[in-house]
Amino acid sequence: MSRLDSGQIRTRGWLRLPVMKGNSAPTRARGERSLERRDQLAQSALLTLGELGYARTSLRDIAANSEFSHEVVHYYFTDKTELITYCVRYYKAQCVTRYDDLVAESTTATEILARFADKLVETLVADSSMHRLWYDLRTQAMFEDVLRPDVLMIDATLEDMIWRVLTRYAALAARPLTVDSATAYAMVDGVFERALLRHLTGDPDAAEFLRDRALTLLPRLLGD
Amino acid sequence: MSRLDSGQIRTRGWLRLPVMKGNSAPTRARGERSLERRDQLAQSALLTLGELGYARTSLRDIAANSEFSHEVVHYYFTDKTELITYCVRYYKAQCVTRYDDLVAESTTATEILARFADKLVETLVADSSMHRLWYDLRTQAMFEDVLRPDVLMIDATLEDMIWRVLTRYAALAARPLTVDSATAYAMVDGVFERALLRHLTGDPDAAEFLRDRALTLLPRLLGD
DNA sequence: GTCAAGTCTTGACATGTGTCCAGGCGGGGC
DNA sequence: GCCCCGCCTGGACACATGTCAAGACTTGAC
Repeated sequence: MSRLDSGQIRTRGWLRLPVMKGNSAPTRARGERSLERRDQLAQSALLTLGELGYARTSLRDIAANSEFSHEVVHYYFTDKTELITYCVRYYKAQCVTRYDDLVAESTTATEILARFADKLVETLVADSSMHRLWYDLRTQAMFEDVLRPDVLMIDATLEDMIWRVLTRYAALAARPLTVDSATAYAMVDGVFERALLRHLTGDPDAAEFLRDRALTLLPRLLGD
Repeated sequence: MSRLDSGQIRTRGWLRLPVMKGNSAPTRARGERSLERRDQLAQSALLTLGELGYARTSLRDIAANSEFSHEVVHYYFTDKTELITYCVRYYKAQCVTRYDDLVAESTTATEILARFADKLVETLVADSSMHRLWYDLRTQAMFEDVLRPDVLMIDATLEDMIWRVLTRYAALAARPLTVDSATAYAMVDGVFERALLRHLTGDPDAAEFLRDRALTLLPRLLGD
């Protein structure tokens, strides 16, 4: 919308043409300079996507929030969908290890439970734009076939991520888990999604709501 | 710049103007013919929205799937957003009583549980387009303020709908509920959303997955 | 029949979007 | 020196979309 471009620095990066040959690699990574640029573009694209949402974000919006012109995006990505899927994968790499530290470091059941709840609340507030983008993409995958493979893969990865927390929690509590991985993830994710919606509407209690629900939900997943 | 700089009263004589008077009704329903047309347009608009998704659906798409030209939509709705919100409300009225019959008719805990699971599976398959549209709208409400009031209202109504099922189930089982309404809805909804995604990707096990999860989840929400 | 209000259609305009094209800058090999 | 080539820019085209304008058809009251 507005042209709030900060400093229009000129930098470089183009990498398109050599598609006719080879082909198994959609865009040939010429130098590692190019890969770096792709990540750089993906980074700022994710910020824009998190603000505007998947459908309302144009390539010009993405370029405007970066330091490049709108055609650089076409230099590094053959297509808009290729950019999106690249961004999605880039996003996954960032968020998927979010709870690994607390899984590795916690030594009691109550500790891992508390730290998990804390981390949930922290990321709810700090990364709310990224989270709503994820829910946006996952929902769009219900309509667009191209998004499905990546979304399903990420969803499975997130399920594993939650499952690692839960199995560690159960082990520390010396009690068995009574739900399977898919159901547990669906429940935790449902609670998180609802808390996110409330948080984004300005509800100041959303964070504490999420913490309370996490603290009461997890013990309920354990057996006798 | 454009020609609608200032002032420029719109001199349309139709459903539009009467804002100066009364006001609480945004568009004056001239005859009941008008209301009927609005519902008719909302009906076909919902079908199109369910196919294409909220963002990819244009007014021309909606009109093309109806028997009218694309400008009729502007005759009956001042705005695209007014059409959308009207459709959302129209949608709510259709789906919100989905489980009322089985709540009223079931006489045992196992019966209401089984019938609820059956109904979940049935609507998952039969109304999958409407469900993904709902999730789409709810996610878009995280980005667009205009959608929030309606989405939050519908979400609360759906929460009540689930809560009626659960309280009746608990009463028939003569056991107490151990979760609050918001958490129960978030969990059930999370499971349903995940099953919907799987169903839409062509997973033939999605329906049975949903049934199993419902049958094991609900008893878990009851106390001793 | 006449007329006016309601209803609907055809056509157009301004804007935004994805994509393509022609060219400019700068460095490295000859 | 020079030329080639990877990087990047600005402008342009083709199309879609929301909105607007003006006219045509319908209907009912007089």
